[in-house]
Parts: sequence; structure tokens; C-alpha cells
Amino acid sequence: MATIKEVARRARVSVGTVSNVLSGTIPVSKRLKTRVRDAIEQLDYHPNFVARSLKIKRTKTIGIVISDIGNPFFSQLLRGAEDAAWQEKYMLITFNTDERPERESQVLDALRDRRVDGILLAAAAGNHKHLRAFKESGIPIVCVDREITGLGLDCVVVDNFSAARECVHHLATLGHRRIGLLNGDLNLPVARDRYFGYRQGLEDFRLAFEESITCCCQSFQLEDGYRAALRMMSRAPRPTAMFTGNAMLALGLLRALKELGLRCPEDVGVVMFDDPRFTDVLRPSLTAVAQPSHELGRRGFELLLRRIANPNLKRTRVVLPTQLNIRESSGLPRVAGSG
Amino acid sequence: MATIKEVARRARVSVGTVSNVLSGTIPVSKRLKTRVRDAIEQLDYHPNFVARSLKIKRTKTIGIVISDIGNPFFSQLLRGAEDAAWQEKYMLITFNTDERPERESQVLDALRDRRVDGILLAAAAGNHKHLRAFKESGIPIVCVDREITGLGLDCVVVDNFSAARECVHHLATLGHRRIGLLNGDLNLPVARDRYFGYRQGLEDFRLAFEESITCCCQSFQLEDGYRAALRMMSRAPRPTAMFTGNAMLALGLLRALKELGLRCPEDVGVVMFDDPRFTDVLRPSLTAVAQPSHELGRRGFELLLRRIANPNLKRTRVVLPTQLNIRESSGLPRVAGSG
DNA sequence: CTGAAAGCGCTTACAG
DNA sequence: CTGAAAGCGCTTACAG
Repeated sequence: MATIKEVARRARVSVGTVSNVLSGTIPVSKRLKTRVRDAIEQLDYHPNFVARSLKIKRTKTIGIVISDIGNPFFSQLLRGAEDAAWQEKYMLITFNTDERPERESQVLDALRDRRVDGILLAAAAGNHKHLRAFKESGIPIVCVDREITGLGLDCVVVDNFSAARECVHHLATLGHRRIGLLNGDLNLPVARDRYFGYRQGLEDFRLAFEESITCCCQSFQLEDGYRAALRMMSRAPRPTAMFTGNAMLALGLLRALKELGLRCPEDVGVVMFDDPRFTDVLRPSLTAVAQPSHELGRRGFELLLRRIANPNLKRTRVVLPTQLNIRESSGLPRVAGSG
Repeated sequence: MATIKEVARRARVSVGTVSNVLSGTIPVSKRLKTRVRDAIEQLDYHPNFVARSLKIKRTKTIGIVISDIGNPFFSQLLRGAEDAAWQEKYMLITFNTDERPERESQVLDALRDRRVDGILLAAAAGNHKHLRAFKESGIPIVCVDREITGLGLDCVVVDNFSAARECVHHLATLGHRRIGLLNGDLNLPVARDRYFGYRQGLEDFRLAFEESITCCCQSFQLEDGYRAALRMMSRAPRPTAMFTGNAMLALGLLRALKELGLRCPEDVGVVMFDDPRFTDVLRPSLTAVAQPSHELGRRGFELLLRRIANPNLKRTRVVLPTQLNIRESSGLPRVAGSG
């Protein structure tokens, strides 16, 4: 590919002049401008962004580190970030960590070596020692979906506590008295918040918290949810309704119910966190907490950009609203004592 | 962040020597090696990959351009590519095109400016003028999922024709005589191959091809499938079974059936292309063609790597096997004349 | 306006 | 082994 030097030679100007017509910041005479433009076209010249990055110490690239792109929540979040990034001529380097902190640490190191301008991070559970070390690099991190406290990191999140609490209220209002929980790893802040929201919801209705119908799986994956649900639902006394920490766990639960010959919502009502596109095609359609995943990504990027521009900004925490979409799976109101 | 110069000064060696201990290709005395290592640690030095890229003319970065990461097929493909790339210390820049050729063209240009080493492309429908122009850059492209002919591009794909044909055979064997099609844009090679496979399947069983129960939507999106299905299924005579070109269209179809009060599989049997994780949680569980999406990504990356290493290799075309997973939605065998 | 030159942070022949 | 130097392809003061 042609270089700026070749363009300069052909246009009989200095490389500085070529650079100037390209950037437009410093005026160039019409005569030289056309000569340069012609040379560029003839040589099919495309400025080398790598060289530019080295010089200006900006790569216009950010890393986005999530747990699993297979989860529709994260794929939408990625889309939001990409859409915002494209407008600003930024590019995204994507990484999945599968919730493994050591992989997260390696990925962050690799991104630092590439000198990305910033990072959007949905952190894995576990300690954040490597994040503390990463601060040395001076590369800003904005947490998306999963807040990290104590490191002064910006974040854009939803109010998991309140949304979970609302789910329990909804089920309790329908007459449920034994409401179980199928959740992810409690080391994950989102899982923890949903857990405490669940408990608060029970308390609000003076319902007993029962260990035996509460399960925190190792992951938010379908298979884990399936196995846990199989165990929980084949044990008496069964819950009459379940709240699940995300959609994958709900699918696992539904699979287990099906296998056990239990009907939803007649035998077991279901309400879940997350509301991916396919939700209302399922039978029954699923009552779900919709999160603004696309916006989470978009706002995350915008915040990161502001942080890059101004490292001294004080820490920002953005909370986006959720919405409970009531569908069939939570069931009809129960008559007292039928659970 | 510290530079190689600072490390050299502190270790009292030349920058060349620092580079040599880092790369390991040229031997360095033990004495200097420890001095350099100490300096690196003290300064928390991390080599600047951007500078390295400029010098060696390799960015160890590839672009991956797909239509929609929200489609589980593509998110798995991306994972496959990422997993393979990570092993080779490559990074992936991700882009969604939403099937827009003009966006695809812009994205490719931007990736060229970044001097990616290669590109994994699931091309949008439409003409490929911009791809022809892109060849000038010398940056290799490997097509994944969607083959492009006439430009000498490598590809890794599945046999869409045969898999679609097999779906129709399956339905015909169950006794269906009016088998409809819900497909994506015929300008897309995958859609076209599935279309012709469908027709061949009908022919194999001497079933008539009927325009009125065939629909090629503008996109492979749920909403398009829903609208088309609503139209088609409310018109008599209805098909007794449908073959859909992907999972999103099948979900759209199911939503339409539900709305029209039609049961699946009793009223309408359904077989679809793609087999995402949630498929067998649906009621009925869906008969589906599983594609090795993860492997498509992995093999695509591997092929790209070979192509980068050797631009003179002759064109390679890799075809990966699919598998028809028979579940409830195709229904039980029909008695003759019941359709 | 315009050009010559320094420099971004590396790698890699080339001498010694 | 080791160092001095050139060069990757740009941008940006600095003179003129």
C-alpha cells in the first residue's frame, strides 16, 4: 500500500503538506491541494492508522470485556457500544471471559499492550487485585452492568435490587406464598443485588425465607439452572413460584419442569430477569424484567469517552431503569390456600 | 507508561539489547539479561504493541464482519473465531452490518486503514463491487457461512442445499404433502441454497411447488417472519408443514401461529435451519438443523491465518457437516389424506 | 502557506 | 554478545 512519502513525491510537496491537506487543520494553497488530491487518488492512498496512533498516542480503539456473547443481554450491550463507537470513529475489540477472573486479567493485560484508549468491562466474579494493578496503566475502565466499588471506577448499571424486589411483589400479589429463587454466583454483584432484592421482597410481604427453595448456581448458564432446578423441584415441599436471576436460568428451569411433568404456570409460576427477543414466543410467554441492554452499552461508551477526554472528572454512576413485563408465566391470581 | 528507552537507560544497555531479551531470538549474556529484567520490573514496562506493529507491518488483529451478533448463530461463530484467535495471540475487531452492503463497505475501509492482517466476512446481500476494490489492499478475506464466488475468496461454509433438502424429505416422510417455506432474502447465497434445496426436496417426493406457500422475507429477522407467516397462514389452503430458513423466522412463525390459534405440530409442523441452545425448551421442542457455528468461526480463523502466511495458496473451500435434530415440532407421522 | 526535521516506540541488519 | 543507527509511516512544532 502507498505511503505518505510516495504521495508527497508524486505531488512534489513535502510529507508535511500531504498531512496538512489530509487533516485540514493547517491551510494549504489550492494549487498544492489539488496536486496532493490527485496523487492520493492515483496511488489509492489510505493513511496508515497504526503510524498515526503511535504518533498521537491514541488508538481510537477500546476493549469490551464481557462474560459471554452467547447471552442475548450481552450481545445487545455490545451492539449498543458498537453503535455509539461507530459514530465517533472508534473500534471495539471484543473479549469473552466466561466469568473466569484469570482470563479477565490476561485479556486486560493484552489490551493494555495494544494501548486501547479505554475499556468497557462487565467484570467476572472474584477478587479484583488485577484491576487495582491495572490502574497503573492509566487506561480508564468503565464498568457496565456490573458495578465495582472501592476502585473509583465509573459504571452504568440497573437497579437490580429494586427490580428483583418488584418481581417478588408481583408474585406475592398474585397470591404466591412459597416463592423460590434460582440465581447465579453470589460473588457477582448483580447476583447479590438480585438476591437481596428477593429477600427484601419476601420480607415486605412477611413471607418466610426458606433455604431449601433458594439456589445460587455457579454460573448463569442454562445447564446449571437446569440441574439445580431438577434437584429443587423434585423435593417437597415445592415452591409455587420461582424467580430466576436471568433468562438462561429460566430456560433451564423450564426444561426441568417439563421433564418432571410440571406445568408452568399452573404448578409453578415463573418470573425472570432479562427479557430477550424470543421470550414472548415461548409457551407460556415469560414474565420478565426488561433491561435496557443496548442503552447500557451505548451509555457505557459515552461515559468512557468523557472519561478519556477528562481523567479528572469525578466518579460517575449511571443507573438505568428496568421494566417488568407481565406475561403468562407468572400465572393468574391464586385463591388463598391453593398453593 | 515506561518506554524501551527508559528501560535501556536504567539497565545501562542499548535499546537493541532490551528488545533482544524481550524477543529471545538473539542471545544476550546472563549479566545483561538480569539487569534488563530488573529494570523492566522496576518500571513496570509493557512493550508498546502499536510501535511494534508499525515496524513489523503486522497488527496481529483481524476484523470480523457479520450481520447481527444478536443472532445466536453469529454469536457462536464469533466465539469460535475468538477462541482460535486467542491461542495465536490475535485479537478480533467486531462489526455488525445488519445486512447493509454500504455499511459493510465502510467497515471494510475502516479495517483497512487500521491495517488488520485479515478479515473474516459473512457478507451482506447485494453486489460485491466494494469487495473487488478491496482486493487492491492485499488484505486477505475469508468468507464464513456465506460463500462469495468469482473473487477467488476462501470460504468455510455448510452445505445448505443438502441440509434444506433433508428437512423437506423428513417432513414428506412424515406424510406432509403441502410443505411451505419461510425464508430470508434470496440475494443471500445461504437463502438461495436453502431455497433450491427446498425445491429439490419437493421434487424428490414429486410434490408440487406452490408459490402461495413460499415466502422469501427481506430479512432473517423475527418480525419479518412473523408478518409473512401471519399473511400466509391466514390464507387457504394452508400448508400442513413449514420449513424456515433460520431460527428467528421460526420464532416469528410460532408467534403467528399462536396468534391465529393454530397448534404446532398438530395443525402445522415446523422444521427450521439453525439450532440455538434454547430450542428444546420451547413447547413444542423444535426440529432443527444444527450448524457447527463455533467451528465455522474457528476454522475460518485458521484458514485466514494460513492465507496470511501464504498469499499464494490456491483457493480453499471448506464444507462443514450439519445435523438434523428431530424433535416435537415436525409432528408424528400423518395418515394419508389427513393433511 | 511550505519544507526540513524531530520524534512517537519499537525491530533489525550491520559493525565491532 | 553488544551498541549505534536506520527506518516503519505518520504528526507537529519551527523557520522561513
